[in-house]
Amino acid sequence: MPANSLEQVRNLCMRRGFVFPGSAVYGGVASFWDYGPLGVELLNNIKKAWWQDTIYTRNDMEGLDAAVLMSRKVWQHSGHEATFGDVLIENRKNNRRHRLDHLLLDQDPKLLGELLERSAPTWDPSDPQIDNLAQFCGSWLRHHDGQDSKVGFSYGLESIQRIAQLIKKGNSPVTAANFVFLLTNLAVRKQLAVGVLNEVGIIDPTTGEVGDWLQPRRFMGMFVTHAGPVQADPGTEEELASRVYLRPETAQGIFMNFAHVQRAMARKVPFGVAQIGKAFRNEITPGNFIFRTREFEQMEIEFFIKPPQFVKEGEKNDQQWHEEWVEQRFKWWLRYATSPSATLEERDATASRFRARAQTPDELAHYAKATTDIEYLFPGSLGWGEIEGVANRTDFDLSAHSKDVPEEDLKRLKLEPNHDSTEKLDYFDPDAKARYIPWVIEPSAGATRAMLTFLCEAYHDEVVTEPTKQQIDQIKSDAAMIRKNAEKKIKEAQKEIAAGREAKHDPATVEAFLNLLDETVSRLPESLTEVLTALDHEGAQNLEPVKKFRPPTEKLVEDCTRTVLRLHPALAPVKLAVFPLKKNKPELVELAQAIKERFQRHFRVVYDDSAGIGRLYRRQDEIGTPFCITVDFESLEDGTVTVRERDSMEQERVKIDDLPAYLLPRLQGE
RNA sequence: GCGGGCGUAGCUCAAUGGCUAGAGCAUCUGCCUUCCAAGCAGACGGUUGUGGGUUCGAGUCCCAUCGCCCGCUCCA
Repeated sequence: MPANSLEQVRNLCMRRGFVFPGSAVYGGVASFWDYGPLGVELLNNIKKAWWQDTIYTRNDMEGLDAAVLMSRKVWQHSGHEATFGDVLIENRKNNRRHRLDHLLLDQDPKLLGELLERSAPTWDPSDPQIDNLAQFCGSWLRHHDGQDSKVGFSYGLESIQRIAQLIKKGNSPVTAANFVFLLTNLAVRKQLAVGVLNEVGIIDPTTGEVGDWLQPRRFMGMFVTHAGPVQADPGTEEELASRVYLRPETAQGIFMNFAHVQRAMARKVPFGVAQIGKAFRNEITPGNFIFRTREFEQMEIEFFIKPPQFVKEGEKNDQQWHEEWVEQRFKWWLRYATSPSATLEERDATASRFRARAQTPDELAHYAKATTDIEYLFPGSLGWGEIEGVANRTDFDLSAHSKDVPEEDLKRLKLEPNHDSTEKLDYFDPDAKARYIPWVIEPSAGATRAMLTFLCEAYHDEVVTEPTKQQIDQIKSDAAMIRKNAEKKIKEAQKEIAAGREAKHDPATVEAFLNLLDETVSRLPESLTEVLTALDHEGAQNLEPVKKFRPPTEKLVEDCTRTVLRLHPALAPVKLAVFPLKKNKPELVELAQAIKERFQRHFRVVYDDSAGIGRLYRRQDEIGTPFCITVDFESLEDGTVTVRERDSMEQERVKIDDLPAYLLPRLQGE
């Protein structure tokens, strides 16, 4: 059985050097994780497997590694700047979030004037944004009234009040959009009090009623930085001129290079470009270990295909390409989630934890016609989580970045003409004898999520030494004692509740715990580890006998079980471990080290002699090392060693000279 | 960001507001012909997440802050 909680995997990762909390020396920083010695091996192996499977073993793919930082225009035209940088406001009545600017534009303009008028007295004059607003108001007034610039530019509530009055009269000197922009900015700087916002009665368009609004906040999905060492004030022209974003997806780097790759490699559509790289998103709610982080790694393919109108009979259209990619990618996940030693039942069980799910129309991103998510059933409360999205992005992106796109296409894609672009990202199809902007299918996987997926699926706590009858009886009698005590507590709690007082225990959860405990205890010995997890049930909290019962059970579980990562050998961070049976015999040590050195150029192999042989095996099991080699006294005589396989724990005597032929196919998962 | 829980050695956990904060495991150093945890001896390891406060005295009580976990949001 794979991991039954993320906590187990998290623990193993931190203990054995897969993942460490970022900036730990300074107390850590949320959502950033460092990949340790084994983590980087695992992650590299995942990326290598993906790269080989998507590029080397196909005839229609090329690789790319584009810069993380790109022109800000990329993100303006891709639509990310608009959709990733919203000021949102939440309605407490129905917990719905709205973009503040959209919400304000929906309101009666008179209400905006009132909002301005009422909130003005609460402003902090030292905030530069207020000064900014005053200046804008001044210049607008000057425009409107033809007043002398001197008056208008000076800071003062008068000009703002006057603007507010004009707006209320329906005689606004500014466009609603300009005004909303300023209000939005004020709101972000907490200069638009929630009280005032609620006083004027902002209407929630979803209900048509006045909402109960929380303080608006900016949710900037993209990380902002600046190309150039000069720092400028946020929002100023100078700042905007040097502003660049850390990419929220690697895909745009591929779109930027579509024509380069096509020309340089003389490719004909259909062909694809693959890229692995870091991406950054200022997630509203990061969490669940490395599942949702603000810095993560993507493995993305943009597969360029003919637009539907050029598809000939017998050729795949966009839907068919989409389906094929979903199928290809789904197979890939199953392949690496399964250990070659898995039984048919185990393979079925693994397959049942993966699914492909078509997104509903309201889930779709702004660029997608259709998206199928590949999801994995993560342990515990995380549940089904997306590990890859296969999207049909049509010609949205290439058109968005192209100049001179025909009007009807812009209309279809809901795009504005691009006057910044210097190129049209189209392609002359010699076969169709036509020039077109290709469509694209995008299988986009999370590399760091893949790591978590494979770890969860590979994690196994196995009972390897059966506990004695005496030990099992002990557990049974302890469990009976727990039940006796807990039932007493339940009765007490029921009395308290009947008397209208607060009870220490919730009878229903305690009862649930007892049932779980009984059920697991009844299936001993194979349910040994489950008995231990049952003790973590919330109904087990504050029960004295549980506290007593826990340590000996923990000890027993530790003694009788091994933790093994049944990783696909291609992914295993360490492929081979070599031990001398006795570390105080120099001949054994020397031979073992020589074997280690023989393989170390080809894959990651470790030498270890710092514990007894049993412990050395368990250490390697825990990190998923597929094979261990032990050098013993016999080895010195006949040149054979013991090869021990991880999953079956079976041992085979192999000649040292035959090791490469023995190991290589097995390490490839054959 | 809001609500709930947690934070003591590398890990798992002890310590009625009261002596120099303990134990097991792990790690390291010796000794040992032990192939699936556990042989023996010794050593290392802590400003109790951080910063304030209450107190004669704080790991323990209060406040703030940071981090993690669980819910609400999402999408690789």
